Amino acid sequence: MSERPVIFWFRDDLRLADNPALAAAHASGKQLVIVYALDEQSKEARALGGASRWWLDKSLRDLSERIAAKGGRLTLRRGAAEAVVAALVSETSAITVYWNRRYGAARKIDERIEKSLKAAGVGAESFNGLLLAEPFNMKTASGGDYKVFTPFWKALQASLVAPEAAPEPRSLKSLGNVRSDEIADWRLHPTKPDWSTGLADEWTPGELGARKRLRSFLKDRIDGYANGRDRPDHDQTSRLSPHLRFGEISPHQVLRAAIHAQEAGEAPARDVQKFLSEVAWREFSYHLLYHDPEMARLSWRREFEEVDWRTGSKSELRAWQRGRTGYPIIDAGMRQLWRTGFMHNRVRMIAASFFAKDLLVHWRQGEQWFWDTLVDADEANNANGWQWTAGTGADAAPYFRVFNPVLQGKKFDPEGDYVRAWVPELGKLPNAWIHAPWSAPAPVLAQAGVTLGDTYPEPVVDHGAARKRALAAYKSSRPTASA
DNA sequence: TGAAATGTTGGGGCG
DNA sequence: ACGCCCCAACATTTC
Repeated sequence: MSERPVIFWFRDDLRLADNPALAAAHASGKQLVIVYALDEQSKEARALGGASRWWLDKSLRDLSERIAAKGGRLTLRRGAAEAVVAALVSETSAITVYWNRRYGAARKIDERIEKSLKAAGVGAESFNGLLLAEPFNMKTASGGDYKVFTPFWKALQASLVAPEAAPEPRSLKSLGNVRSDEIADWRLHPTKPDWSTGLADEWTPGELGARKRLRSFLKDRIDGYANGRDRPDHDQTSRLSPHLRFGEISPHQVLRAAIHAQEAGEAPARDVQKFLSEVAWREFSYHLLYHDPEMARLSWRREFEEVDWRTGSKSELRAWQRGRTGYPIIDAGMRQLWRTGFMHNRVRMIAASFFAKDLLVHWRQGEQWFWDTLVDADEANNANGWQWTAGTGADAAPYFRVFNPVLQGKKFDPEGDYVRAWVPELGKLPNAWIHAPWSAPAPVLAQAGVTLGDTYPEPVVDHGAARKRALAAYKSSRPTASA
């Protein structure tokens, strides 16, 4: 009779390297039950969007192969996490369950599981595998929670220790005869239609794809990042976000590699520091989410729930979703999203501002669309990004800051390359009008083969008028404004 | 990690 | 030469 095994439970940490909970489970010397649970039942678990399901499918298949190559086996189970873990403990007589901690609404699930495990005399060991600094360890001098990014970032930098990477197990010995679902049965990959070809062209989900992306970023694209990151017509962002989202790479791995590149003189300090501050925005988002688990649904500053948000007409919402607003920079971004599961960060801000301000529809509906379509949809980052732009979040843009899609386009896509890449019907329009086709003289439009309202839409709203409408609506929601 | 409205300044045209 | 006006350029304020 073999001794009792331990369970390692994969969640948003789909990697073998620098995985503290996995390393600890492995170090126990016991046989492993390595499980991923697809939880579509727990009330705290938000259903994955389509793009995320596609990514998860690829990442799990890759992970499963990597585990098999080390002699182990990945067990797949579907159901409420609490029930899955309880069943596995019962089936295998496991003595301990290991996992890396979560910080959003799902941590309630983990608390329940930990409690019931301990009540049953089973060990529950949790670790930090997702963040540079866990929210409960970050307090201001006066003992409060950070609400402003810059002091948060300073405190984070002061406290940063890049611990040695948790060792990747050389081999994995799994307990035999543990039933597993077939991943194909989970139907994570889209069918009828399969819209994922644009995603497959763009991405390599999995731990090795993540490391490759990090390496190539630090080698080829970080030089000039501090300014270049704002240019959607350049490809200078790291594109690590989906890999971080699924934990295929850890923020510590990113931190160590970036610092190493800086110290080796391979990357300018200014660019490295700017990049790390973006990683820190992810940390800040988790910090905020931890202290407000409803952040994905309710304005962090609750008074903005009182804004007289419009419902938005079906055609208006559809125009935004599918990139037919008549504002080229927004349409380019929304089409990039639809096709590749990604949108350049600068354009996310412009498109989100247009949704929450110009269309004046509650930001949560825009957040939901991004949730469904982004491969990097992350409960903390997505909510915080939307709330930042909508002006409802912590340390957010002030409500009266309204992006002008024409000016933003001219400033950050001056040659119109980004627009032409995603809105080919405007391809022949000269630079002077590429961001505002409606202002082009009729002969110019004719020459470019553009017929407004036919080959390319008229603007769904007039930005000047929409801006005024938004300012009035936001202003009237502020408690101080009515006095 | 804005933009628009409003205010100020100063050069140049012109009577 | 002088004052007046115009208006671009820049600065400040407001949303």
